[in-house]
Amino acid sequence: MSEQPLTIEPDMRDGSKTKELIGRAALTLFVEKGIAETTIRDIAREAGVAEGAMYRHFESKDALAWELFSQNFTSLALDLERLQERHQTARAKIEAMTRQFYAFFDSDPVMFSYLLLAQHDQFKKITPEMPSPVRALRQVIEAGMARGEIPARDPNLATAMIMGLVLQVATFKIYGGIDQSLSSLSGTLFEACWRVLAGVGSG
Amino acid sequence: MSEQPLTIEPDMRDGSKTKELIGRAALTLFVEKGIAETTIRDIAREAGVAEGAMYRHFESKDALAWELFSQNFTSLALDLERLQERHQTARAKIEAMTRQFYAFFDSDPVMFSYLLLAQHDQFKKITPEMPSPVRALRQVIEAGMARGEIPARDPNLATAMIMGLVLQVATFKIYGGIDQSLSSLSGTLFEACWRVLAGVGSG
Amino acid sequence: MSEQPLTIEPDMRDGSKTKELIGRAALTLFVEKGIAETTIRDIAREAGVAEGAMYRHFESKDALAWELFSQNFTSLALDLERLQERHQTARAKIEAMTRQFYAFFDSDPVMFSYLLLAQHDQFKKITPEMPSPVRALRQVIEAGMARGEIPARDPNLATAMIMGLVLQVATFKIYGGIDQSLSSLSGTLFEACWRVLAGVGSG
Amino acid sequence: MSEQPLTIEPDMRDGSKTKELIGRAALTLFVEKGIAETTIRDIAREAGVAEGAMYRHFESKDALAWELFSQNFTSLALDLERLQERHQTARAKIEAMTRQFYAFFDSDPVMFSYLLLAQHDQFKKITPEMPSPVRALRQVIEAGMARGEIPARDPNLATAMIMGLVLQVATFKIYGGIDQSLSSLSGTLFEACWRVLAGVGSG
DNA sequence: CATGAATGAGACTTCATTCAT
DNA sequence: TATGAATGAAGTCTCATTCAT
Repeated sequence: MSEQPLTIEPDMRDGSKTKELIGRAALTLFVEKGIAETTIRDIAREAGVAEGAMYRHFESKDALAWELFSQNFTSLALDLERLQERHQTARAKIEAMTRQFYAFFDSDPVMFSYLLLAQHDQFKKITPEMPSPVRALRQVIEAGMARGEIPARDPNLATAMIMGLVLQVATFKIYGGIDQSLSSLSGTLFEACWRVLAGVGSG
Repeated sequence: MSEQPLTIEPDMRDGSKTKELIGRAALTLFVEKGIAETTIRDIAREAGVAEGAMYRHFESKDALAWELFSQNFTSLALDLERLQERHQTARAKIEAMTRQFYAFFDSDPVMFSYLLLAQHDQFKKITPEMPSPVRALRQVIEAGMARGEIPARDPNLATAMIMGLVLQVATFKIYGGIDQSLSSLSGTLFEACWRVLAGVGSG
Repeated sequence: MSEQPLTIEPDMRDGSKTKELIGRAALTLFVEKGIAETTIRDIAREAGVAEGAMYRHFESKDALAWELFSQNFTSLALDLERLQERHQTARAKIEAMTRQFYAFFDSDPVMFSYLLLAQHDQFKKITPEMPSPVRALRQVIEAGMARGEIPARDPNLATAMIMGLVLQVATFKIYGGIDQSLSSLSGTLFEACWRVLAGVGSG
Repeated sequence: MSEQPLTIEPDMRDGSKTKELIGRAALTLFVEKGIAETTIRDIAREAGVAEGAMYRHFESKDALAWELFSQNFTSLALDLERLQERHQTARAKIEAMTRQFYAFFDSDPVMFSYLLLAQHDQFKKITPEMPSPVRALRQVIEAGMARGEIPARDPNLATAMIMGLVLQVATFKIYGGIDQSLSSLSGTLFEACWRVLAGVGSG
């Protein structure tokens, strides 16, 4: 927070502010009603701008949805990748990643929901070149198996299970089944993850 | 198809072949492209019927999507409920449910995908009165905690973790990350679930 | 004219009739106001159908404009080509073509106007493979020069001049400067054309 | 540029360089893509100015298109009128006008194309009071008929034919069918014109 | 019951024009 | 004067739904 302008002009001829306004309005509505069910008019009204305003900042509604998704998806992935590099053991890496994941959720639940719920429209646009939280996790798990820290098994299966543990709790949080902040559950979740990874046989 | 008649085909108790055709066509396209992105014309073409034919069997596109969802969601929930009644311990109940869940997936992956991916449009229409797989699982877990078979903790959190383990593996299967049938992984998954449930402290 | 239906149903579930209705309405308005200035709503109102009706018969407004242009442009060219084959001398060919040209005008002045006035949108879409009235005329002129019937000169220039004579009179007719039917002027025009072609030197 | 200052540049008697830039940019794009297909943004980009700049110099896009058309249309008409006054016989007048016409074309083909191709948008705005090249020519022809220099016939028809000869060659030049400069063809064209006018009977 | 042309509301998008800076 | 973000009317097109056949 910096000093606030005394009056907020509705038409400030600025641009970047408007883009942010539109992006946040869209995000909120996309999560609330779904992308297809949200109209440009909805977004404009929510953002408090004219219907055509969006098109100065985004190519199209699809481009808006994709920019919202890809930028945050990528940035979360990069955060996780950078984070795990700062730790030695798989255990420490995964613990840190879990904590970071939930910190991200708590800091912007709406954005997290969007990443979580965005389905067809966005997931199929992900290219293999893009950084991905899933890949980050799998690499940590694979390295842990290589080092003997984690019993060897199908790394995809292990990754799926860990992702499931962590994400579904977030999903429950979104749908109202959980009251505490996810950050406060981070330790519990990590323990569960580690128990799944550590005690294994076949897979 | 296994020995158990999982309700996987669009319901056709009225004996209409056309209704079945339309339901299956819609299901396929909904999963492939999303509900909003699938048009009545798409469905008609896929089903090999005229554009107006759907309205003889379903009230509307929304009703079609909802019938597809609710009937199978409910029927899966009832299957799981009935199944757990046939077992005594929480451990046996959960093991059976996991097996059933994955058998359902293997017998009709498209329908399972639909239930899994249907988001805004369908999930918010679920009423508390409707049978639900999640509730079935939570009741089993709660009972297990009451009996001292499972260490006590927040049942919602425990339910979320178990659901996550099971569902995310199915999701990976859908998106191509896993080759084996889920039924063949059922044992492994159950072990992981039980490890998560059994070894606990706080929560 | 055949027997007329006693009542004209506005919604006759027929199709080809509607397509014709829309095409003629569009043609009229395109000539009257220009393509860009004519809206889909204008066309629908003029044709007496709903706004969306056009899209069952034409891909888009552009496709409608192009179909109207190309089909008639091509068919005029083919008429002229077939016609000239039935005559021996360049003189007879050109006389017949002029007469045919003006007969076409008189039989459907609106369509002729459309072909004449359609500019940017349509002319640049003409491919070299398409039959063309201009090319038909040029070939006749070139053959006439080859046979020594017409003094040799730049065939493009000669073609341009003949086209100009014939077309500009049609243009004047459209804009109201000429009262008689063009068919009745066909002989006069042919004489002028022949005078231009015959008495020459350099070019 | 020849010795005669044909008014070919967008008028800038107010001395504004920006106005000239905008006018020329608009002219180029109007000819290239058509008026309706050219946006203010296109013009601004081509002229290297801001989107709103046009409105300092022209009332609207329509006013810009009209100013471009009417000023040059009028000025061409006045040039032709003044020119014919300097000659005695119809023959000499028409020869001079033809030469002038093509000199105008060669000095600014883009502007000429604009005058030639501008259709609906501009032609219907021409008022009878405005000087017009067509009227100038018709008056010369009518006078020539009155003096017995040209055989009597429908002056409109004669005017149409002469206009056609001259204009269609210019059109071919624009569309790439003719290589030489039009000025170099002026003599040939005049001969053709005169042959059409002189050798006549009915009409 | 089936067909598929027609309907028409409403979505996305464009773009001429305005106006605070 | 110049700038260019913002406006909002209007245009093209889509598509769920209806209904004559």
